[in-house]
Amino acid sequence: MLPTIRDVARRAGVSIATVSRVMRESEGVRDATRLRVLAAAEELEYTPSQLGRQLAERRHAANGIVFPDLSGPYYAEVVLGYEAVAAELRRSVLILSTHGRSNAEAAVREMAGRCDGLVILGRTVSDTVVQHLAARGTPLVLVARPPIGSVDSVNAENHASAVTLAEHLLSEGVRNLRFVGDPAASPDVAERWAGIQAAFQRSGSGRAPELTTVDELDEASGAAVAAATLEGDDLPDAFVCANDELALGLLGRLDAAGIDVPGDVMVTGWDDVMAARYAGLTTVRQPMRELGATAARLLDELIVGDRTEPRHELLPTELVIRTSSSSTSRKVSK
Amino acid sequence: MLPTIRDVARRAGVSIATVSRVMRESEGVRDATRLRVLAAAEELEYTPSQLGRQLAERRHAANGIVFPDLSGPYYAEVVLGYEAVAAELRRSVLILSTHGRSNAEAAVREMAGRCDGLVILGRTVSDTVVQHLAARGTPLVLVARPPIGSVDSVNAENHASAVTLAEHLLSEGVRNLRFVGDPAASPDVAERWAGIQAAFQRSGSGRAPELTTVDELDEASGAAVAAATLEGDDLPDAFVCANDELALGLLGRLDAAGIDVPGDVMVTGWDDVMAARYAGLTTVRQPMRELGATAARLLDELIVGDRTEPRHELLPTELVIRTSSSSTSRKVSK
DNA sequence: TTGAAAGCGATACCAG
DNA sequence: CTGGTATCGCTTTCAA
Repeated sequence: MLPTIRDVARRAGVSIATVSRVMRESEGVRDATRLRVLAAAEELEYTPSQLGRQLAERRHAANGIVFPDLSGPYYAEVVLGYEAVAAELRRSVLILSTHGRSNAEAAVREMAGRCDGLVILGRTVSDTVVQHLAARGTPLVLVARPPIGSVDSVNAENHASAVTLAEHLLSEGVRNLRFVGDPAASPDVAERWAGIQAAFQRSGSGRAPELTTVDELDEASGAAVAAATLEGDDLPDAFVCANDELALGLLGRLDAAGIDVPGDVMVTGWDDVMAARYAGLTTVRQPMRELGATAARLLDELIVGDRTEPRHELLPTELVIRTSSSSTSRKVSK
Repeated sequence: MLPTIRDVARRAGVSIATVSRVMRESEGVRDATRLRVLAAAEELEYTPSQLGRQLAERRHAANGIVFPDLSGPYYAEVVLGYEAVAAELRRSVLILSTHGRSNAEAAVREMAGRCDGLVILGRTVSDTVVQHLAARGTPLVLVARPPIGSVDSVNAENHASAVTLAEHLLSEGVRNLRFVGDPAASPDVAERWAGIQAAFQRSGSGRAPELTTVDELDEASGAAVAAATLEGDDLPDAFVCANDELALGLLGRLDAAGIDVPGDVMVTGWDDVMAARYAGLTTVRQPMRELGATAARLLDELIVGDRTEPRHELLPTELVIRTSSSSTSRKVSK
């Protein structure tokens, strides 16, 4: 059994109140007493129980973060940015991946009971759950998901960069574009798709972009799309993928089939993950770490109570042009 | 204020003991009573406080995982594999990154006070801390770190795959090899370096491998090594890097300088991260997810108390030969 | 089947 | 300065 505050008190010949004062480094304890207590604590290797402390203080000193999956580089980076700031603010971090979990809602509720507040990434739980939590007074920050009610949110710019990307492709001679991804599955993807369409429409040139829906935004899906397209033999001028992993999968499959990129078809992604650089993939860079870090700061403000009116942050993105869509590489900030 | 067990009890006209029984779905409550309690809980939107529950049960139902950094793909994958299994076992997951934190030890101790057990990745904390925690009875599993005392451990095979890699390079005509990485900073790296040296020595051919030490195993360091080497104009036959990120950074810099890989020099990495495929990098694949998943299972056995004698798992790796070291790609299992 | 009451391990107020 | 004690929200005997 681990020693408790009572063991230390007995050993030091003081009351538990005094031990508590010493352990919390609060004022008003005579030096001699403090030393006796510290010595006793040392001898017993005493560490205050976080549980007892948390219950008495009615706070967890921990925040949660909910994400769909950590497998792609995207969420891992966001979580990392989050953790870094949370640690700075002296809060523990609980993580929860909802990927493929049927009982995600229950798990999130459970988690809410262990934290002072949580960050929710993307479409991991329903709006209903978010509203429930908010109504219960749980401090909440949404990331990569449009605001719900007056819940804080942090998002990366999507529409404008999609327009910029589309304009770049138009200027490269693309007239016939195919978007790959599922706008219904993610708000981010929906905005990107909308931006692409808007740009094409506005330009007046080119056909209306087509949409190819996929279930997962991973390499396998990208490869499958490439395979299906090759089968049908109806290559568009460009594939605009909802994220880099899709694009990389597509690229790999096209390459295997001997298709020339960007000669026969251009390919673009989204996120600018590490592999994109090595694949020469044109993409839109998102400040992934910053998304997490910003969310952590907003959440802390809510928990500490510094702020009551909601905030909605929109972080800038950057078009990174590489060889998959052009012969000359460059960057376009947005 | 959130409703407590007492509020529900009052509303349902029963004692808190009965409410507790109902909430824990324990036997021995008449159906009529159960329904009254559930109705009351529903109306008040009552959720049992995890804190109260945990204190009374003296368990956290949460595990921790400590890693240096989540930025590279390696640790992110391990954490993901860990989280997946932990969730299955109905345990929350606390994460802690020690990267660049001066007070890592304190943070780890703090974390230990919030969990029923801990997984420690790599060289994040000193042996002393590990032994302290173990002595205090904290269930512990070490990953990517050699066993300490009778603490459980999970590692990927390193030595044999390093030998296989070296033999592959020897067969490709490499006689003059340079290893890039810091054996002192990581047990894994030390084993790889040792395996490379052993293979060269045993073969009798080639010069003794050289060692180039770097501070961080990231792309920037790899690029720096390439730059320095180009400056000195003493290209070896092959660079064997301690991980893929180093190798990728090196590759990029060599490419920019117009050096032909594998013609002028071969390059290999370790881990098989996603970008390695797109860069055509020869590497050793590690079962990253499996490392985390295995650790989660071992830790659970310790916590539940199913097992007392320590276990040490060694997971297999696989050499993946790509264009950076050969004209023909293939895999060699190990 | 139900309730009263004793913890679990801390914090914090109120006296002295 | 220090100690006694109520309290935090729950679980778990022990009786009734």
